[in-house]
Amino acid sequence: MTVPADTDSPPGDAPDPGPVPQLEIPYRYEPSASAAGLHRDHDGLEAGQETDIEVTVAGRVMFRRDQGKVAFATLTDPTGSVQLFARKNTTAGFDDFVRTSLGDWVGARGRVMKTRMGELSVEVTDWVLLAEARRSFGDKWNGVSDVETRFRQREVDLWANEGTRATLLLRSRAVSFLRRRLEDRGFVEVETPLLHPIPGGALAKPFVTHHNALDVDLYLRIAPELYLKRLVIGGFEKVFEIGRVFRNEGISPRHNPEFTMLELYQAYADHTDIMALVEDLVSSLALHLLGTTTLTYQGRDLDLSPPWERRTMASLVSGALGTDLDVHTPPAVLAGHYRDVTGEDAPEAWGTGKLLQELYEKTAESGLWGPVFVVGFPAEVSPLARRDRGDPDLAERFEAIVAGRELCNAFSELVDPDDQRSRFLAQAAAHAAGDEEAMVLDEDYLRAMEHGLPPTGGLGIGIDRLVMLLADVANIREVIAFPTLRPER
RNA sequence: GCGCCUCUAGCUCAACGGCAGAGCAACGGACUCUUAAUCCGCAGGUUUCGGGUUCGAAUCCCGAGGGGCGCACCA
Repeated sequence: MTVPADTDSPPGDAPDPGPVPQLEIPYRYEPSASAAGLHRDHDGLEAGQETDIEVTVAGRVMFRRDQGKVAFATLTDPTGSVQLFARKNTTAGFDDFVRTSLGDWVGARGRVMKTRMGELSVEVTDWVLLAEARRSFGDKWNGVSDVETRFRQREVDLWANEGTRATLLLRSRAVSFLRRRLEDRGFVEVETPLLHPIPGGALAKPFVTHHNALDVDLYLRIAPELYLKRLVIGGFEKVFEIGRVFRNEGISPRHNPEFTMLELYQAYADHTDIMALVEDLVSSLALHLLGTTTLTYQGRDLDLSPPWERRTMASLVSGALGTDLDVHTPPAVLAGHYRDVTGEDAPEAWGTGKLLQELYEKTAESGLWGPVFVVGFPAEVSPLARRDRGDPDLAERFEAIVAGRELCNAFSELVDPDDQRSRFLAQAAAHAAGDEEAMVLDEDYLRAMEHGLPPTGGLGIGIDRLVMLLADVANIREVIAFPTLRPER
């Protein structure tokens, strides 16, 4: 409903006090029925049939069709839409009813009926304005499609585009399901610090902030990993955390600076146990939310039913390059392939492990669709993972590639504090040499490890990407309510 | 960070070197069963911003800003 323009603005430089508060807006309203509930209970009515059932409904006016002394409005709530039917001689406030704006929130009371045309309706006896939409939110037919508006003013997008509501609801249900599934399996949800004195647990550039009272720089966490493993050391055998992590890196359709990670750790388990867990979590999630484990992502089929294929990194690289390579191949040979593939010389500091991984990422990874577990990661690029029981140059680590991109990262956790120290030192050397993403030595964590970390399997899953998969959307912003954007100026 | 594309009314879009338009929304009116209701009327713009070329610029050029996509980085 539009308020008449204030034509009596104060003279001179006195600031405009603005409109008088809308005292007539009620402080509460109690809907007795939802749109979906009304359809569920009354869709069986005959066209033209009236009932004595009085209900109250509330929501937003999305369409209005006036016809002189009778008017129809489409009222939308989170469950769907139901029609309001008002007539001049039976609806209190009819004249104001036909002046409501599209987007106004209203509460209406009336009896359930079906119009002659067979549309389930609430025949309004009285109604109340619950909020005024001073700004229109788009074309009633085309909605709002401007990408910038959609992500900057998500409240508009949510009302204008049903798909947005569906996607964010799907996300909520996915997180809820994963929580339940993990709790059913005996996992305990915990919370660990977001502010880290030393950024750790992943290879990424952190955001830096400052604590005034302590006068220390702190980092927004890039991963909860190390704290979660300290909880395992402290006796929590199965822990998980679902929370935000922050990485000070580029923004892209697949990257938001803050994103949600599920990490879990299970004592006495190794990476093969975690693989089975991933298969179960992801396939059961799809089954729960979509009713099937075979889905389509961006026009391409994807079958999430277990078991998923296993491939070693060495075999993938060998296949892509047409020659047998692995982590024991002389570095000069790997560097030669790197030059052939990229046209550039590999940095001197790279060992065979780093070279092999780079070759994998440059040649084989983009061709994978999955789901597939890539195993056989070099130990050199896996500073927190335990060495392979059969080959100390490899780590018992895997990534799941699903729909062509990395969905999770997991390993048998490194449990030897001496080995961990030497891995940290290697990372610290790389950091000192200019690799901003290399880890720094974390004495707190090493001290914790010296108290004894049992054999443990660990997992990190990017929730945003998982939801992208299920919602079949190509941009990570679709699954984040308020994605990071450059501020408007 | 680099490259390409893009920005016109509240929304969705035309006009692509020659008077800046339509539909929807808004505003006024008609209509007692509509479904994007219909009909009549009215209003709405520094064409993102700043320069330049031109008799003339929304249109061509340069720069800035926002956004998109790709690359780089990463999950």
